[in-house]
Amino acid sequence: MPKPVITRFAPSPTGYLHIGSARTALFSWAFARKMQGKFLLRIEDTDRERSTEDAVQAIYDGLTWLGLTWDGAPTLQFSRAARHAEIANELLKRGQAYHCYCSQDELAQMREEARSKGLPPRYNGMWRDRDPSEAPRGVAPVIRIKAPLAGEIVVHDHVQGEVVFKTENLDDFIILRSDGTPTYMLAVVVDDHDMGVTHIIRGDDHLTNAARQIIIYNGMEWEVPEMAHIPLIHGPDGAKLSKRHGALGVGAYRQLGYLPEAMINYLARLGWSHGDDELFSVDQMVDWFSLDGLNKGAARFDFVKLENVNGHYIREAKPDYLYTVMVDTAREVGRDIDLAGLTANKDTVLAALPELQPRAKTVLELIDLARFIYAVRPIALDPAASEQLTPEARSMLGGAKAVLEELSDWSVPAIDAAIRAFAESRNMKLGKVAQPLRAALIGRTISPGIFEVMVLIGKAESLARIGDQ
RNA sequence: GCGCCCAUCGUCUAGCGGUCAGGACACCGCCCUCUCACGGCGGGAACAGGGGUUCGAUUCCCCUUGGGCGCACCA
Repeated sequence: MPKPVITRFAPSPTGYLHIGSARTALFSWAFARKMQGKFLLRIEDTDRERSTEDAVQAIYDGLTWLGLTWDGAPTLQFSRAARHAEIANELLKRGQAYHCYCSQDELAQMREEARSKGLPPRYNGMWRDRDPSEAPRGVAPVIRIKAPLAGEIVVHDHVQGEVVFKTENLDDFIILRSDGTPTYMLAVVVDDHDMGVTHIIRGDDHLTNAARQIIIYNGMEWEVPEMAHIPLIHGPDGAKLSKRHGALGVGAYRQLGYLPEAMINYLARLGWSHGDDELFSVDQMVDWFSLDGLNKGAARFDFVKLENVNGHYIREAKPDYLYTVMVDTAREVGRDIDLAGLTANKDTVLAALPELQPRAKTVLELIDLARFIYAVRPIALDPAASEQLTPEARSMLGGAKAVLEELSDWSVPAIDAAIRAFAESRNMKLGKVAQPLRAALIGRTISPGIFEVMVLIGKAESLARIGDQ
């Protein structure tokens, strides 16, 4: 019986939940679910300066929104500092680590020296074999790991294959600071070990760290977990994904009107594949998931494709589900969205949704498309949009007004017929009429099949108000 | 600078020695149609370069080039 799989996601709460991190979490989560194992969450808050409560909350919120639920209570790394120090001392006892009394100046000098010789800026091991009695008085030492001087460290990676590091390129890095707090390198290893993590799935920016961490595992004679270092996401220009590109927090995508199921699908497809399958549910992905499907090369983030995928899920969605998302989004985004109008006209919006869905790529667009339903009448004609109207369209608006004023029967079919007759009298296609009518209604020039929608929702009277402008 | 990783259409990718190099997004036509979408059909578009290995390389190896990551008492 193979031991159950345990994966983890270990973000540091120093900002929002980065979209690249979310993807890493997704893969870790999917693997655990596929293997019917556990997916643990560890908040790496040992950097007290930069860690914030808000950032921790953003991580919880982001993962929850995406549906990446973790098992058990999250581990807060900082709370385990004593345990980390304990292991550092154990390493000391085992002769796998040692005290180093170098000052910052000495270290800077060391790096400078190495640089001038064209060597990598590494610690030279000056305290590695010195007798503790030589220690300067009053200097609080750090603890450094005793990295092997010869041989190589091999990282057996499920994505990158066998990655070999010569130990001469690895120096005696610090595992416990002079104030007794652990460094990242130590904390990660101790926590992963204590949490029983069997598979470490993380960004490949940690690949070289993996070699260093293996030194610690070896020092403690702990079993090294399986590893999979996945490539990072790049921006459209191939450079590292930055804020300028789309490195927004997960929450920002929600506010932009993307559906979580679309995000999951798109993110999954970025660096992982299952043949030619493009659109699939989360459950389907979990069922198909395997580390073999992970790519080695970095992928570029493409908003256009994300929009396409999102559009697909909007079209597929049930109206009542979409409506709640619209309200939630409107509430969160605030600003110029008429939340009151949206909620007061729930039934009407719900009825119009099937007509609107195929025309929207995001929930925000959906909200905008539904605006004419609850916009306050008479609607003021947007001067800018009015400017854009062709003289022909202006004249037609006037004509439409005349037609509607003569109307005595205000039933939907009657209005529809009147408009059709009007279009015919001008020898124009109905669509050509609909376009400027809608422009007048909501101040825009995009037409979402205004007649169908208006007939559908019975907002016949709104047509009559066109002339009021 | 040193070390490590990566490299198929513009983008995401399939491919795991022999394929007309496939799909998706985007783009361009045509169709559907009262507009805009949706949908359908069709089109252009790629193996970074150079050496090997092999009967045969997109596929395996090496070099070059180009990207990325790491080299802190940050994580």
